[in-house]
Amino acid sequence: MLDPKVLRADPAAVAANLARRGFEFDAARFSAVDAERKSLQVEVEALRKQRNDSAKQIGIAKSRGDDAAPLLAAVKDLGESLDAASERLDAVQIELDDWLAGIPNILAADVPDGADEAANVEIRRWGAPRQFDFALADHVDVGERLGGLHFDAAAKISGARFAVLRGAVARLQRALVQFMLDMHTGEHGYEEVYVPFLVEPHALHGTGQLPKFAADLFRTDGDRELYLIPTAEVPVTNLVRDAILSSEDLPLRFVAHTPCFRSEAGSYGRDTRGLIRQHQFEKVELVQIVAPDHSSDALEALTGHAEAVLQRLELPYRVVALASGDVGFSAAKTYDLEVWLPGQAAYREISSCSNFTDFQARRMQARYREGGDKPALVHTLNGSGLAAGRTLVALLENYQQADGSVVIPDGLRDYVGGASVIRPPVE
RNA sequence: GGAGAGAUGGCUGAGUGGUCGAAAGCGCUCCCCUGCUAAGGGAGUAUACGUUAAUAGCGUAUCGAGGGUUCGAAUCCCUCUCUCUCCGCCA
Repeated sequence: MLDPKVLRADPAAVAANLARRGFEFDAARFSAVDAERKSLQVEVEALRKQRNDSAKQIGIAKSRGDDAAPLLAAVKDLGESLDAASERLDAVQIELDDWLAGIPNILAADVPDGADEAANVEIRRWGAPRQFDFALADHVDVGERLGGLHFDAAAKISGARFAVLRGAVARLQRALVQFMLDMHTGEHGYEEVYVPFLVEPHALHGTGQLPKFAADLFRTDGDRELYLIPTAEVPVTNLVRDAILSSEDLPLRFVAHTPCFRSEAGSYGRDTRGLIRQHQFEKVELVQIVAPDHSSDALEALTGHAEAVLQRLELPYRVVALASGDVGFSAAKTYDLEVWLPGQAAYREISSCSNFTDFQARRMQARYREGGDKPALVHTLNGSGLAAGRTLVALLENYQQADGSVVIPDGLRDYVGGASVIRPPVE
């Protein structure tokens, strides 16, 4: 949610910024609706004051034993006009709120212009793609040869876009999760949290998935309106909902491992092979709650924390700054980490790190207080550190050997019982 | 799943229809006093929105949430949520 004060102060500037996303903000309509809201609010408050004053007079009269009848007669019709006015105010307020809830965040000044991901700007690369002297396989073939990846089994149980992992491959994914959690808690100063995987709509509204993106979510079918989390961002960021933190508590750094559930509506036909795009996947998520003037630096740091995982795993990757048309609804700025996948001969997204400035904080009413100052909104950030399923894909592809085995990178061996390689079962 | 109790400001806790945004205590801030990390005295101490140059005044709203009754609701009625206790069940 954008700051209504900013919208009022300079609607044209907001419109210009949002136009970079390809979002059309009707500044004139905003000014008109907001002006209507204002005049109705003034009217309602004046009527309420009149009513309050009268009620007070009646109370005083009655306590003195005076006749209150004339006073009562005087306010006879007040209720009706007040009801009518508040009804109109409520309607306008709801119209305004619904509209504001669907407006994306203001982009940071340094977000590159461009309509879509083709305009994303590469910031840096790390590592060099390995040269293979044999016919390389993609992660599906590598995983199936290892006996660790079963899409047919998953289809029998749950249909398309699910996977069953077995044996050493299942363990490898678990090892990746532990490894990432240990890095972030031990080296990067994050506190591990365990959170619900089912959340109520207000939590999704707080982080921006609702009301606009309901189609991307799985909703449970029960008396309670609950959704499967599409990312740990939702429950973890909402930890500070309705809170007034002390500035001494900031920054808060949380890391959580959760499964993520995405309906992938609208992505039929994309990445249908393999683990890249699933309805369910494991992810380690980094979340930071910071003071506003630190969020820009915090995004760089958080991105670095995610990069550190790829570096420790010795996986080549690049960092791209998302173009204005590709930045998500709630974010002001986003870096994607793209890992090299030999099977696709391409860099593919494995982490997305964003600064949401005060956009989510305003929706959640997450604030902090500096000394005796008035409470101010915090800034929120998050990033994958990393998506475990896609990291598994990257390992299988980058570390495959001619004989079908997969080498475990040094940094990960302690997490798989010291194993240095996963081999296919003997026929 | 069954039965009961409760939800008030940073905390404890009064308040069952009328100057209640809310007593008192604690905590916190400032000032005074005090020859020494004590005691005492005084003042202040919620949030949002509107108005405004103003984080000064003034107005409106908020006593778990939503609705209702009333000229007037923290107080009465209805619905919901959450917390606690006991029983049952379960990991």
